Amino acid sequence: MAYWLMKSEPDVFGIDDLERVRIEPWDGVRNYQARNMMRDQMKLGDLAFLYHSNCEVPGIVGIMRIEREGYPDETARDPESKYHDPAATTDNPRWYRVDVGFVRRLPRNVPLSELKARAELAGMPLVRKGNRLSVMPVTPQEWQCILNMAGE
DNA sequence: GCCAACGTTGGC
DNA sequence: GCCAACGTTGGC
Repeated sequence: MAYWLMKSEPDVFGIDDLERVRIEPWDGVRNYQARNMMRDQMKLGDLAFLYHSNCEVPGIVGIMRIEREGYPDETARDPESKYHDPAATTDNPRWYRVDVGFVRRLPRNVPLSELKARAELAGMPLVRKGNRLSVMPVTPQEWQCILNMAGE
C-alpha cells in the first residue's frame, strides 16, 4: 500500500465537504505529473493526506482513502465545466481522476510552517519553494512523522 | 492582492 | 526543438 498527499483549496473543497459527502471524484487535476500518478500508480486502499492550500493556514488536515483507481475525468469533455479541455476526446480522455473517501480528521492540523521546520520532511516536494504539484507520493517515514506531529 | 516560480503553448 | 510569452499556483 502506498501513501500520497493531495492538495485542495478549502474554499472550493475541504475536509468539511469531504466528511459530508464521504466519497468524492478528485477531478480537475490538469497537470501531467499529477495525472500520471493518479492514472498509473494510485491503488485501491492507498491512503492520502488532505492538504489545504491557498488559505489562511495551509497545512495537512485529514486522511483519505483511494476508493476507485484512475478513470477518465469527464469534466474535461464537459463544455459547461470550469475544467473543460477542448483537447480531450472520447478516444483520448487526456485527464484522469480517482475517487477518494473520507477516513478521518487528524487530532490537530499540521501547518506548512511546521512541516518546513522538520529535517525528516525536507525531501517532500510540498516544502520546496515554488513547487506546485498537487498530487505527490509520501514515504512511510514521512507519513509516520506527520502522524506523530498531528498527535496520533 | 502581490508576485515568484513554474508548466504549457505556440511561433519560428 | 528552442524559448518567449502567457496563465496558474499558492505562500505570504
